[in-house]
Amino acid sequence: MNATEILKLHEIKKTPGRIAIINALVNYNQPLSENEIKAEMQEMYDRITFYRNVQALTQAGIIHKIVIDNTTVKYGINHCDHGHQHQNEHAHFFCEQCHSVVCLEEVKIPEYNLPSGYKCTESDIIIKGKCKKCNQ
Amino acid sequence: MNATEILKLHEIKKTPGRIAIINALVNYNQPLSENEIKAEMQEMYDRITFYRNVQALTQAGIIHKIVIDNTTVKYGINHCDHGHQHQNEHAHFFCEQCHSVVCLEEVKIPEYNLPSGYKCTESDIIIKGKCKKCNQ
DNA sequence: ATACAAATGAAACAATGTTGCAAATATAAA
DNA sequence: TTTATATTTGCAACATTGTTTCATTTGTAT
Repeated sequence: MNATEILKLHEIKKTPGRIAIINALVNYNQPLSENEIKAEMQEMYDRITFYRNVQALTQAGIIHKIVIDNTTVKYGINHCDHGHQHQNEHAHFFCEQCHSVVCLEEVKIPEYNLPSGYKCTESDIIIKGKCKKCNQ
Repeated sequence: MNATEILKLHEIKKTPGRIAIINALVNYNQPLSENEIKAEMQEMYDRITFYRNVQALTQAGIIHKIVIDNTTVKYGINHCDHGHQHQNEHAHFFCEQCHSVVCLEEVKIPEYNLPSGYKCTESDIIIKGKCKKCNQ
């Protein structure tokens, strides 16, 4: 499924900026940072538009934001893309050497045993270490 | 154990700024943001010094940084404070209503089953929802 | 082709965090 | 208690990340 089809499926407007973001994520096949996406977009990149498109794509359920720490954010494409908001909840891996991020689809977010009175609506797992490539 | 004793135990210099940060965290008995600590420190607060003291206290193993998302950071005091770097690994809870953070000492960080080739050095769990007080 | 809502891009702002450097201070030793 | 020295402080300046307002442009359904 290409960018145009993804945008149509999720009923948001097809614009060059959105297509470029989706294409970057699909082509690299892994979550990317703003700067990595910017590099792909070249002169078409505009910071304000980028942030707004990231919001729009996130709301539409096309991408998800991955916060590694307060200064590192990546964006990943959603694979379970039939329908909206279907966050297929998984852990994320961050390589401290090459700074790549991998969606660990097989590492699901568990139900935690919270102290009584606490209600969970969402949870995030960030696993940091050395990725496959960097371990070779 | 008071701030002076904590600083001496961890062998870093006793300064008014460090004492104030430790006292704020101990008195509130929960992780606080920069602004919450700033409010406690009043006119003694200086941004640059604050950031440097946070670094020093973190390195000394006295406090730990809790990144809720890219715009929300809290600092919590370490309870297992005999010795350095003894990060007692636990999950953190963030209340989306009152924005308080709770160290869930009883929710331990598990060993994850990573794909072969991946090595983990550290992992973070942030659980978001509604805390005990806000659920009443 | 056109109408209208939505998206864009510029300027300006806000929050968070860092670095270099001179002055001030904490602490150990005399 | 005084002194010596390494550490810490606070200022100025900067870097990065993200948001808001508003006029202009563009996407898309009719």
